[in-house]
Amino acid sequence: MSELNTQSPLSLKSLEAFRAIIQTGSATAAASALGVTQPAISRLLAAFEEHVGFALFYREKSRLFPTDEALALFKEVELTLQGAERISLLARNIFNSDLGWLKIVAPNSFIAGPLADVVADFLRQHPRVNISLDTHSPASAREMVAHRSADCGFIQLPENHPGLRVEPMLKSHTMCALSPAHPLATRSYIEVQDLQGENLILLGKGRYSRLQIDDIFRQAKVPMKVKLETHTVAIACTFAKRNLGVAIVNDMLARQYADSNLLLLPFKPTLIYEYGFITSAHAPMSRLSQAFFEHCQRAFSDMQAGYLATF
Amino acid sequence: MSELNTQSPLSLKSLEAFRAIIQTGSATAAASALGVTQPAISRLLAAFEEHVGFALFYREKSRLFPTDEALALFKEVELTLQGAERISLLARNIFNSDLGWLKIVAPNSFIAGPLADVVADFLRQHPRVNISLDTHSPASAREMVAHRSADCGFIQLPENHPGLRVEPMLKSHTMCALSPAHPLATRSYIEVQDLQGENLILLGKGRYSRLQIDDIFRQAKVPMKVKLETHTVAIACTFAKRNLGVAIVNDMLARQYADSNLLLLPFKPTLIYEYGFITSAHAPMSRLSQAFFEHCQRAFSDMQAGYLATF
DNA sequence: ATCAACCCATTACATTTTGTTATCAATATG
DNA sequence: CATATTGATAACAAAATGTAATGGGTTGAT
Repeated sequence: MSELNTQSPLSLKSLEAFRAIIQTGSATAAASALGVTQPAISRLLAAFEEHVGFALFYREKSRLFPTDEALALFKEVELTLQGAERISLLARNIFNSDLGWLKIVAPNSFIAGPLADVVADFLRQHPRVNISLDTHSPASAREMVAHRSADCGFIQLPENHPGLRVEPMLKSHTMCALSPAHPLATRSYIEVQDLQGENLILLGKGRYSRLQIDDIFRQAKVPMKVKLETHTVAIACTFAKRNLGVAIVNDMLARQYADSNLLLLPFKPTLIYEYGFITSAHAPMSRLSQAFFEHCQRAFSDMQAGYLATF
Repeated sequence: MSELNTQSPLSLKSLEAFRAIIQTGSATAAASALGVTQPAISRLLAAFEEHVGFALFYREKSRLFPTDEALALFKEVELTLQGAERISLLARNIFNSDLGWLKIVAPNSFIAGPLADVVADFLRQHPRVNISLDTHSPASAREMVAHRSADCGFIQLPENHPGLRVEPMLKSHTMCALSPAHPLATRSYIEVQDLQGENLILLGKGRYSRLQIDDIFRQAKVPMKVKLETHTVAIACTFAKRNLGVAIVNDMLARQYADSNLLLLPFKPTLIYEYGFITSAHAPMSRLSQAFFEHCQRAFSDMQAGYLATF
């Protein structure tokens, strides 16, 4: 009698042949179902029978009839083949970046502002992707992305952390936000000198963009009268709206607050805010991060084009 | 970038290599774990990467680091490989006949009598085998086994149904069962002539064995005085025990009822009951039926040896 | 800096698996 | 009886899978 032979290796093709024979009822039909010739099926079946160590079909009247043992194995074989098919399916989903988890860190006002629609679009295009979107201090955002606690993030440039890969993503002008009731509201733009003696609403104390503003005033020899200092664009705009002073803000972030009670006028000299897309330099971007990155590039370059056209 | 390629086939070896690399952390270690050389692993990995269409590891400092995608696939790959291992395991169990369902049909008195211990032993030796054990009329038992509604059965010989494979299994003498209070109870055996005028308890009207008994009386020109006719040995013995008459029974089946109130004495002339093991002639025996058949052969030949020694 | 010890990729080649076509024997069909 | 169908097998082509040998890169100890 045949011997139990754990040596002869199992192959997916044998399993596929076996399944096809059971399902179609004959080796010939199985062959055409799998798109191969009948002798190939015969041999794959023989190989599988050798692996399991006993006959799976009895040959009678030159037909194949499954034995009880074959039927007992069939269920298990089907499960395994379905597993293999799931691998391919999952791979395809991963390839299409339409499956997975994406952890993004970005400044709060960035999330509330320009990123909101971009992320919403991305989620609509990739329905089975989940996103976690959090705000952290720039310092911890940097670290999280660098050692991959987060997949990617947005951060104000310049950025030169050695563990980060930085892609410039978005530029925005600096604007003055003020109430229509403010004396300067009639201007078409506002220069530093105009702000002499005016109440100022500033944010981001200690950040690079704030230092640049301080510098501009210093160079223009205009003393700053900082009435209110805060950390979010929303709050700065809220007070500007109440005519408490002139807020100097990032255009992109402030746009959503502009309405009949809040004007945004260009600030001169030109001062550019720039945001970058960051990922860990220690590993290549995951396919999903890559897809999100490309989506952002498209979305922001469209946004940018519309934005610059208004100038 | 790489393209999604559904063509390149998936192989278990690639999956094994992939799993081993993830588990061991390096291609070299995976190679020794799988007992192949490192280049083989490198190529199997490359093949799997080609199948899924994207990189599964990033190569840095001449090491392999799994990407997020690889980790996402890993779970699914493991499940599939475990499925494949379950196939081999199940095959081994089937090979050892220690897994499965066995449907047996046999006469009621046969189940209660000689078969009981044999089946119990078989179940003890194959703990994961399940047995269904039923009684049917000889006619329907034949049919059930022939077209495989039952896997195997026991039937009184001779048997020549064309759809059955018959293996003689067990022989038994014919005995007279009678009360110790019966006048014939002092004999060491009983001849047909002794039974002239005696009340008889007979069974199996119309069956082959009954025809033989009728024939013996006819040839000996002894008229039969059938007091009671029934269909089970148990009932025949019950009445013999109450001294209602002499029962003519199959020794093997009646033994269990013999006690201080029931004697079993050989009947002369010698009349042999024979039982056979039947399976369908349309299909080979399943491995489990085969195992059970061989078990029965051993068990009954042992039983037979002990039995004949008492004569 | 140099050297040995690794790691992985690649090449060149052997072996095994998997495919093909061309048969054949057995069986069903008209 | 001729014919078609089924599965097994042989002979051979192609592909997958294995090997040894080698090279480039990193690491760590000297």
